[in-house]
Amino acid sequence: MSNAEIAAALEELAVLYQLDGADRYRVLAYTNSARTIRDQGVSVEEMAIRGEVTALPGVGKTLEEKILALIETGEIPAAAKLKEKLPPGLIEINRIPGLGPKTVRRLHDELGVTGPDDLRAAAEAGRVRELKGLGAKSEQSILEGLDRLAEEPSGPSRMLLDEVLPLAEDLVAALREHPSCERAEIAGSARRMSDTCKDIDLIATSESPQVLAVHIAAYEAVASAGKASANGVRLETHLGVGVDVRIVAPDAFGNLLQHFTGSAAHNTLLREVAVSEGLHVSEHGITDDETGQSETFRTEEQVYERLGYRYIEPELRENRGELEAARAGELPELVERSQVRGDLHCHTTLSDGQNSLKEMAAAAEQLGYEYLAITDHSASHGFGDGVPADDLLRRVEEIRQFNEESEGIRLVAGSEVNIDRDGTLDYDDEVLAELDWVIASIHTGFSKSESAMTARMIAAIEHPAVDCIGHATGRLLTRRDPYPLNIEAALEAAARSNTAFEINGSPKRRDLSDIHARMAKQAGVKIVLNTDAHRAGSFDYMRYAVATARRAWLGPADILNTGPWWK
DNA sequence: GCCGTTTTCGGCCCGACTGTTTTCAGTCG
Repeated sequence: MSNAEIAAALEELAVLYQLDGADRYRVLAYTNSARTIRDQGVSVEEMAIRGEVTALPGVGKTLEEKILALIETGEIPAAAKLKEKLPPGLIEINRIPGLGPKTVRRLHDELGVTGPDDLRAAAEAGRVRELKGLGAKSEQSILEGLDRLAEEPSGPSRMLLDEVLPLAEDLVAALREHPSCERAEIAGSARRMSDTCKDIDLIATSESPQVLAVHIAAYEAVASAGKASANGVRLETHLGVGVDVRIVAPDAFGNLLQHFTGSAAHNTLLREVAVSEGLHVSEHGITDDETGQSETFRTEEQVYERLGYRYIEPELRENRGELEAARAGELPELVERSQVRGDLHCHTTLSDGQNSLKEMAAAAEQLGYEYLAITDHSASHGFGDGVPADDLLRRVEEIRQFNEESEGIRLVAGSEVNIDRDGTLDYDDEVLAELDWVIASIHTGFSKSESAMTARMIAAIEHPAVDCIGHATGRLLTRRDPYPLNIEAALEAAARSNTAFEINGSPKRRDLSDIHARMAKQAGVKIVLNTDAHRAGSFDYMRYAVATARRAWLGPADILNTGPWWK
């Protein structure tokens, strides 16, 4: 059972408890533990079987028992019991914005609602407004929520970072161009460079906040806007992305930026620790219990300093030990994009790329790179894009020729070689011996068992010709789950045989993930930051590879292509 | 339900907005 499945079961139980009217801290305990479990790079199932799951923060005896029952029987007895009492349709209508557990429970108890269909009937018959505290507006918004639920049964999907970042940057520029805007920045998950975003958070400072809110609400990308107030405004863009704009006075910019950059888990722990030290933190300032005085700060550095921390880079703010490290002065030096000296994974028209060898080389040189590996797909790639061994060897010659004639960038002759179902590679060893750089990747047979996939991966890792493993888990963000793989065993093999792993910077992949890349560092495996560019413009994906590396606490010393070409 | 240099009980982060009421509960981020 995967960590995601265990986490989903605990989240479901949290919702059921909430609908049942349980103490909110009990509910919080389940949602927090679900997040912790989802964040683990290693199998929580195996931890639980070994009796080690209570070592995770927020997981105690009771949760251990429930997790073990889930693993053994496929369900948690407490959840099964609650489901008998509470119709499953209630969980569904709880997802309607504005309908929380308390209201859902009353709709059930007082109107006999069991799911979306009865709720629609009740709302259309005007019976919802008969409930105390609900009126015509609530009834209308419930009907609208039901329509959206019917359109998107699984809820609004998260968007890839590269889908929201350009929009966020446009909106920040639009804020900055207004004369009343003093400062504006991207906050939220986009600033933390998360894999995906639910919406965009922007913050700004202004002496006339309401004027600025009205200005941004009229921007061309905005489809509709809520009420523009002195605190900001909520926008919906034509791309369907929600945007929260928050505005404060200039002297509290640091507090606001810190607050809205998050993550929720980072801020919660930050505030809890502060309370234990007599300080209360909010977006408006830091209040001292003793004096009752509130302080505001213009920069985030000052906010963290006041609370006793070194400055924490946004990419680290996920409650993964960064606060403790910042107290102890043990935060890592993080890699920066300017330190990357070459890209070691790209495709040309020889396989499925859109630009020629020379075009790719020119684009990489333009970026200031010292070297670029050309790694077209191998013989059995399929889609008519495979490269037979003879074509590859001619390409190697072409690259040698290029390097002799070129004063600038050095091209590295490589290939992205398929790992077949049995763990063998699809070029002969003599062909591979002609190459300077071999990436091995899995592109087929994703549905095998974990042990089979792991054995296959380790066979490739141990192949003497292989330098690096490409997009190791095969995940496609928001579209395809990673195939089953024992990443710990793979990393251990890689450390032994001195094989690198890439962080694939394609915003669809970000693979290794931040969590796995951090495990790789701890296992002593070297990382390569790559783009897997299929056209020259995609070399910019390096920003996402760098972002994942930073989220994994990696510094330049952990990454091979921050140095000169070494082979 | 978890947790502990206030440790086995009694706490557990903070504020804005909405819709409904005239002071607030529920929801959300």
